[in-house]
Amino acid sequence: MGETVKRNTKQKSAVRHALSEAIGFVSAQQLHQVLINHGSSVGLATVYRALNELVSAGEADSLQSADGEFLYRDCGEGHHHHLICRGCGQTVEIEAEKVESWADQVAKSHGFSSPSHTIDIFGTCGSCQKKVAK
Amino acid sequence: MGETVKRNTKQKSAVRHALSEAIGFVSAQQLHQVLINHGSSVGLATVYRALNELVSAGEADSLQSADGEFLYRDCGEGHHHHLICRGCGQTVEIEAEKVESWADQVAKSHGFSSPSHTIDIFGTCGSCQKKVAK
DNA sequence: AATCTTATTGACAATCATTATCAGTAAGGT
DNA sequence: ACCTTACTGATAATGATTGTCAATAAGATT
Repeated sequence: MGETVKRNTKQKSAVRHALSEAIGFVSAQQLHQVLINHGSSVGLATVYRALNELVSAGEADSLQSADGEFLYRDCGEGHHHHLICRGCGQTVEIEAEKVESWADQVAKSHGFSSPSHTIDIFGTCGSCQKKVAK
Repeated sequence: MGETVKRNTKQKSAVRHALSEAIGFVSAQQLHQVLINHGSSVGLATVYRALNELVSAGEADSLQSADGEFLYRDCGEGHHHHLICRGCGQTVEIEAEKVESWADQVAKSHGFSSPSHTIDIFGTCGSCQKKVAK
């Protein structure tokens, strides 16, 4: 049925590239700013569209920040999770095979199909702990 | 320093009660509707305030739906996680002691303090699988 | 290289959940 | 009964995300 052929555009590559250069998670708005500052003139809506495409293509990760904003991250290889600093946003990639399979197990044992999950750990990193201590 | 004394009001109890009667997760907006329909005249802003208070007091759980909306749930006893149906929203409570300690371990081993986490499993429940199959 | 089809873009409007504002109300201590 | 001030409600403001639609440009075809 509705098989629409995807096209490669300058805008998509620009977003893809900007995302790959970003450190840690970035919001669509931030990414848009970066692109604008670098001379590009991509529209904000386009950045959103490109990011959602990347996510459904498995080329990017997305998660929601504590205040409900969607954040994106480049993600070439397999599925993984993150340890995120509440202070500075620094992120550490985490392997969680056991937890992965645990999640799938739980879903199946309750008769739920096509399981997916949200597993993120938040904390305060070393340098931010020092800052807080004035 | 700024120790503000909390007061018990009709509105807060109303929200607390409505939340305790709700099945599964509810949004602040839904809860507000329920209260209105039952004759109460609580303001929407007050529902938000009450819910956030309940969460920080540990009396309620909160999580974000896939589209970024905040959902709340009554939660008297300890910390736990949820298996949520993408179709009908039905939720199953999950014990996850091992995963809990795993998360804390990971955080500590990376020098992160006061760890918290987000662990939710999404899937399609039995009855919703039938519906999809037309 | 010229042409055609239609996916994609960009500018802006529209949504919609959540938060801020602020004058009026009511806990709860005295 | 009286004060202090936390709390409320109505509404405006915010801000991220999505919808709209005419104009543009991939990329296949000639």
